[in-house]
Amino acid sequence: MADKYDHTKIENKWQASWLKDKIYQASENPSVKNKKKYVLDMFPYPSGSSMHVGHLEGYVGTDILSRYFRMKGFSVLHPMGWDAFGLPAENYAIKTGIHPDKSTHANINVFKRQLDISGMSYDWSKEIDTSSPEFYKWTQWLFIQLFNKGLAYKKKSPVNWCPKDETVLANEQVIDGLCERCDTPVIQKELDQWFFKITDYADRLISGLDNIDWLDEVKRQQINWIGKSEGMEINIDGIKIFTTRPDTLEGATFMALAANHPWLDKKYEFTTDLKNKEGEFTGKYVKNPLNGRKMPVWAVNYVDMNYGTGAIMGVPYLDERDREFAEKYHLDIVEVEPNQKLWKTLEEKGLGEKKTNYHIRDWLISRQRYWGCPIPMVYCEDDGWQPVPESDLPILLPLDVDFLPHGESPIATSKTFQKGATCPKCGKAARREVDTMDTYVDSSWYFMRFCDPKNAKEFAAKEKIVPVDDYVGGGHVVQHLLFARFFWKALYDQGLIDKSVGDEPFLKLRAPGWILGSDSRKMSKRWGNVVTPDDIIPKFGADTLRVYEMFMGPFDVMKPWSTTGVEGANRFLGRVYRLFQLSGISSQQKTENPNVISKLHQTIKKVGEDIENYKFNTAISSLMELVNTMTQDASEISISDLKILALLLAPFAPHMMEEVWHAYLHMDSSIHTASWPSYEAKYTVKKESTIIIQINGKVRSQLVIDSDKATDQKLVEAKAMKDDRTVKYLDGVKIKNIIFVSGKLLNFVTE
RNA sequence: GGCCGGGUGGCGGAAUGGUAGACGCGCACGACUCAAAAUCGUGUUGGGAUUACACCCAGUGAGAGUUCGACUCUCUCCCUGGCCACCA
Repeated sequence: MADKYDHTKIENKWQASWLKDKIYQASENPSVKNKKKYVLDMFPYPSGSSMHVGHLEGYVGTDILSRYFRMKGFSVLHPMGWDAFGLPAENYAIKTGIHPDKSTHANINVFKRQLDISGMSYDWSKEIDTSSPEFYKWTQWLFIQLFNKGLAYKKKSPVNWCPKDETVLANEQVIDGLCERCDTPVIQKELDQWFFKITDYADRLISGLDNIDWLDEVKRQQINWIGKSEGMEINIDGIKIFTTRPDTLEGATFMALAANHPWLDKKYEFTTDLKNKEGEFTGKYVKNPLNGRKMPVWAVNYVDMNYGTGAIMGVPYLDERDREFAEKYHLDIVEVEPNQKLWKTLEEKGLGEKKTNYHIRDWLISRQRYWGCPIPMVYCEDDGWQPVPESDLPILLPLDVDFLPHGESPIATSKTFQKGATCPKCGKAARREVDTMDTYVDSSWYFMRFCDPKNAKEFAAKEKIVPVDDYVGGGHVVQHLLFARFFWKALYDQGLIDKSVGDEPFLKLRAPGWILGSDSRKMSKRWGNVVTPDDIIPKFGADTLRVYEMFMGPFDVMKPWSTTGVEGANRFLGRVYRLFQLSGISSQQKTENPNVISKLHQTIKKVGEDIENYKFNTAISSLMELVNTMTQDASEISISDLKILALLLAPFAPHMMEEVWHAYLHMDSSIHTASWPSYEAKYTVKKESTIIIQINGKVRSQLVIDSDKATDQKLVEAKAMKDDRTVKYLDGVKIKNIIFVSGKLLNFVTE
């Protein structure tokens, strides 16, 4: 009786061996430069709750892709790192007193261990950690580059303020007027804040999407977020409005102004419940420039001061929102038809001018928080805000701080942070910025650092920075993608990125679908349906987990976890292992069975194509078919064909294939450094073809003919006419037409 | 309200104009076993028909259309998921 496969022992053995032999380190050899692949996962935030199997799905996908590309001879850059700054670690520190640096690194160790036991082929020599001074030195340096080009600026601005977290929130972090994290109602507060001028890039962030391989859905989200709309600014009796429909001006019967519009004499207070339109008549009227109609001016809750001019014309006949408002307050509704000529007329009369508005705002990056990258600026009474000299970088995050929120950055409580701060221009004492940067800044350039992670002189050498070929991560990360694309474009424009690599950072983007609990609910502690790699690997092994996750269904769709499904994947690998054990005993020189040979070549073709297209589920099912075919005649299978099977399975089940590669196929070097097998087209076609015979589109019979004859219509027709089952249907009817699909199908159309 | 998906056996899914249900799960029966587990084999869309096989009909949310032929393309409708949202 052959040995049973001891997954724990074998997986540990090979993981140690791979690490020792450094087989996953990307080649630095410049001769392979034109054959490189950069395969990247969105790096994780190392949260306190460990990874679950859902997080792993994308990582397994990119790991398979990386292993496949390596075997195809590419120099593969496949690194991993940590988006280590962030609010949860700081909140945890407030609660427990444990320093964020300590808890974050404990979490990183958990994540890293989980990735390692899953058999990931990361090149850990390139690991990065955004909270390390070696990394954030360059985050600060990049901030200064943006500042020097006028792309970073400070301004007083009303910001969303969460009274509980005592911090500023980005627009995106406010959900229905509540703080994204703690559901506290958000209030407005005036603060001096740093912004990045992403609006300068709004148009290019749209047009750049044309040239990259992303799902349309994700592109659409980017476009919606930027929210470009072309319209007209019209001066109505002293009030400037923005509209995309100047052609409906004749139907305007009232004016609607944001509650805090400067034209208003007083501030109006309305409910923030936007489902309920609210307004108040100001007592004043303006004249419709087109027809002289007297239009009452209302202050309303459904117009936003931050968009357009903060004022609109109310056209209740044609706009649903205006209609709703007009009906509530009994305002006039007049029937009009849109008049496209008005675009021109208004412009000619000097009443309006064409204008493009964007929904996207400049990116507010200041955070009154501790656990983030310090902003490398000092304020001088005489010279204003100045960047610190490059030689002073990094500005270290001080350790002597009080974490408890006091309405300003905890860094302000440090006794050491301000020491020796001087103005680089005049040398006088200056005050350091105590805010930190939004963590999205870190993740906007980390993928560049991976190209040259140890560089102590530059953020990354220009000649080493390349765009990501395959980027995989959550599809709902609109902002991260926008911010990262903005960074890349800005640095590209400054000549910090080589022109030849283009101005888009992520050439291909794919998002894994959620893995739901076995109850079809989102995995969460609340439902008790969370499955982690630590639940599965000790029992079934990493290879089983990997094969199952990839086999569950299409990569990009939601799918529920199934314990029996895991067992099925485990059974499949058991059959594979026994096949190698069995065949290892009776070694054939050459596989003779033509069915096996053609199946083998078809599978080589299909698995390669499927991997490149992220169709891992069908790649595995075709491998299952191959294994089933081979198992039927296991004693006839040659060693060289078994090697091919091992190579095809190696990206999916790297440990078991490494084991059989050595133990049963007697190879010396790692299977993961071997070459991907090639197929011969002549073997992928079967010797015999099955021709479907249809009568009026209904399948009535089938013929098995030598493939080289199956393309001959006359011959196929003649054979079909003699076929008993066909004859039965053609007896006594007139054939009107015959459709022939070469090598596949013959359809008799009768009257 | 806007944008984007999805609807196929008991279940996850396969098939992007040419034999619907590959592959896997589950289930049933059989082999091995004292027995069980593991493993192997057979069957498994529904209905009809047959001692049995061959066979026949229906069938991919509903309805229409295009086509020799539609899960696949077009239109209408129903259901369902996601993202954004008073964007003027």
